[in-house]
Amino acid sequence: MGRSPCCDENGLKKGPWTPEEDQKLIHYIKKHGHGSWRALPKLAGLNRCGKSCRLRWTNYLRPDIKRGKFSLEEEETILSLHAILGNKWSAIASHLPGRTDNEIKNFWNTHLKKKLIQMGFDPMTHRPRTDFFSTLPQLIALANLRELILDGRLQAEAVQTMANGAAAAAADLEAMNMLGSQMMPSSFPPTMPCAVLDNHPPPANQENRECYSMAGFGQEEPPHPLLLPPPPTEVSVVNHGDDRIISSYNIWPELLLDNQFMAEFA
DNA sequence: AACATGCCCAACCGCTATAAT
DNA sequence: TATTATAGCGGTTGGGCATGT
Repeated sequence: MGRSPCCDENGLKKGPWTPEEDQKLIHYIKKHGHGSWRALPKLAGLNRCGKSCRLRWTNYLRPDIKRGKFSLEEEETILSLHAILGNKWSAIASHLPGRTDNEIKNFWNTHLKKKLIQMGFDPMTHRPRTDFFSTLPQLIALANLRELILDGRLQAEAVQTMANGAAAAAADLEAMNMLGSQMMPSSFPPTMPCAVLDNHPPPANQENRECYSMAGFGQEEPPHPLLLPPPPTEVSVVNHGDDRIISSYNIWPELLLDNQFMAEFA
């Protein structure tokens, strides 16, 4: 295998294109077509490598490029296609007339990815982030602890001992959060963990989630993530003694309400 | 006003697939 | 079949700009 990088040649310009260079490139391609990109720069009077010319043309100068903000429809299309195709930017771009793969990739990395993360979705799988599962038993234990305390079934000393344990568990959870867990600490005011969940809708339709990542073209339309399950619910773990928040987390409410799911982790 | 920080996006880099020899 | 040339793709970078302190 041997292909020397096309830009290794000395003296070839790199970096931003000037309007004069753009004009030369446009003029040449309109008159002759691009032909061999390797040969084009010399023929067009440009001190650039062919690859640089090709990128400039396909990503910026092509007459059919659509510029400006992405519409809601385009955003939904990108999200749906990404759920199916992954980071196949050129494939996604082929479904968005006038948009380049580079533009879509940038839009994804700067907007859509963040939006999904903020909503608690894994941007690659488009599903609720699953690293939450590994810490669920601890959360359940903390919630049960709270209920026992409120029911008055625990003695004062035991409460203190267990509260210390809960604080340690919470610290572990927080450490995991720092590593990218979906359970993000927040400064939510003091709250009862289970009471928070009572205000939330029933579990989301699991089929919707399945079809979101599995659906193919021409089949059932994948739902827009914004229409998918409610965002994580903020849950605070509170020290019974002084109502001090040990830690707060954003978690998926429907998971805590799903008996079958809970049974698996109990 | 000056500096720091974060965001955006055009452009580059390095790789793979494919065509040509 | 092996080697080389080219096009195309996805990941990453860095400079300009906006915003915050």
